[in-house]
Amino acid sequence: MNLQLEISLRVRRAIAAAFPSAADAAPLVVQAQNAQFGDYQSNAAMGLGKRLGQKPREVAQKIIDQLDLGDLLAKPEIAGPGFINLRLRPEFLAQALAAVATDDRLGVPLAADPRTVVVDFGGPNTCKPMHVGHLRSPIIGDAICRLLRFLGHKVVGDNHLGDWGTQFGLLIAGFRRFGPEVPESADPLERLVAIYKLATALADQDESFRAEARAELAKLQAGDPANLAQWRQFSAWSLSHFNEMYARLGVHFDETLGESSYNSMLAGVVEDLKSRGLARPSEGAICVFWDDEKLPPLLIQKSDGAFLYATTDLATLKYRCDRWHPSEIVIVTDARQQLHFNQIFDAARRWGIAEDVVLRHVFFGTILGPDGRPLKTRSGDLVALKDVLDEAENRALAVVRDKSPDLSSEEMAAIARVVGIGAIKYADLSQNHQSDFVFNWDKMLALQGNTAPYLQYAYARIRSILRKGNEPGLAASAAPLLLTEPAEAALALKLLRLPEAIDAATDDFRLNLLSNYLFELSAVFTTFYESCPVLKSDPAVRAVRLRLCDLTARVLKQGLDLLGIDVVERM
RNA sequence: GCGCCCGUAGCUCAAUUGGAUAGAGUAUUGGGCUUCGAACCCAAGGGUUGCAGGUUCGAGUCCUGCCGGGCGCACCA
Repeated sequence: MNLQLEISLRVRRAIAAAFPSAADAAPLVVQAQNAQFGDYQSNAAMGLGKRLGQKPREVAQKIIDQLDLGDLLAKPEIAGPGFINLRLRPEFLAQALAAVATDDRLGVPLAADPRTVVVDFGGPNTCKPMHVGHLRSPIIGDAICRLLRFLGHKVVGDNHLGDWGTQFGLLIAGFRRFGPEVPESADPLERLVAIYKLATALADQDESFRAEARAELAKLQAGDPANLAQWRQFSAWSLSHFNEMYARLGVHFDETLGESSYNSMLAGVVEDLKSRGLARPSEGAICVFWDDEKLPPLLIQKSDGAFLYATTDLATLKYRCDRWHPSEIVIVTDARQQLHFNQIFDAARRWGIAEDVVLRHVFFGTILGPDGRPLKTRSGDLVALKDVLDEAENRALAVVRDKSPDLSSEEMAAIARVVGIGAIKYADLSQNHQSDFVFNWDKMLALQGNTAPYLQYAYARIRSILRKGNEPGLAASAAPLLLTEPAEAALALKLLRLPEAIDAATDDFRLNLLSNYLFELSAVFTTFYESCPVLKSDPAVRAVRLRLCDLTARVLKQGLDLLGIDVVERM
């Protein structure tokens, strides 16, 4: 149960009963910022007082008079200008906790209205190794998919590969010219990149080679079998690299429909938009116009007849609507594409292909180095993704060696993978995705403070306790859990707020709200851990505390899993 | 020139979308392991929320104008 929602409903009913003319007023129930004000508070009375011309504190009293406290709430208090302070009854806490402890979903309800959501994330360009700029989309997109799935929605995660474009003429011509002289290696993609560099260098100074590349591009676009086969080979090499990276990141896609998948639709898209009067010729090209100049023109066909990525994106939206009939399409890309997707979404709505479909652009900021500039190597290239992941794991491994020298080297390596990758993901997901992400190796992998390792460490410590205190039927009993210590009550309340954290994180895909919750849960737990001995306490108390430990571990594990972060039993 | 985003503690970020005394981490300082894992905990200091107005019971949040930064804006994706 989402407590905030439940209390909101009750306050809403109380307002309707007390003030029928203002039954639509928002209950404005939020978690109390300060424990001295209780567990929740309603801020409705102030605005209502103004609206009704009554004193806010009297309005608050009338709401309270109508409020169904049930077994949920203790007697409310009015404070300040008209805040209604609400406190959960200890008996309710004990009973609710016992109920959650026997629930596989840890109290998180399934969505009442399961929807189909297409999530577009990933999207690296083929024929190039992934780099640090490809990190955020899969991390954020995969977490969004996991959240939606957990809530019972049908999710289609799609990797919209950049697998089509003018560079393929140069790649095919270059591969024929330089292939024989560049030795085969274990990594065919690496070899392809080397060849591409030679080809671009030659094209810079050789007009006939440029013409050759243009001819190969034209043949490819016309469906020449040999060039198509070559192109497929390039894609296969690229995908094998991508899949390796996604596997290390623990990221999953349901579909991999690259830009090339939509080629056959493009001419039809332009024709359709023209016939509906949305697009028209301009300076030899075809553009979608906004006659009210709300948005700048959107070019969908070049004067040479070629289509652009706006055309592909419109075709992609149409395909997704036709195939999956989603209620929502979410596209996860960097923030620079905001204008582009404003145009695409608005054009799609006017086009009429996405009626009743919520179109959302979830955008993220640039990854910057500690100097505030994009992360680059000494030679000026963006840092390879593989190197980022290696570095994270190596640094984590050094810490594991230092802290837990008794573990086997296999265990150390496995832990380093989980901790290193988790550190990167958590660093990203624990802040607002819209802002730039300052990528500081030392801070992220310092493995202390508000980081994945802190949460993973809390989990490992709990598991250690549970191993030692292993008792049969730990989670089986639904008996209320009597909480006497403040630290126990604080932990219990935090545990009951998982549904609120998940709902908040899902509403606007603000994953940092779930991260923050998990960090706060860990902090509340470690405070409990310091002040409340578990294994050494009296049997009755011990049983309650073991259940608190067990539940905390399960919530941490589940919450981190929703963020795509693993846990380990020892670290 | 037009548009979007941003400016919060030394640094990196929050602030439940208009609520009470702006909070965390980090760094600094002091304290805590013969007791369930110290990758931890407890405490302290650190703020004119870029500046100036405005809206109202109440503004980091909303409106206006400046200052500073980032990113976009027709034949790349």
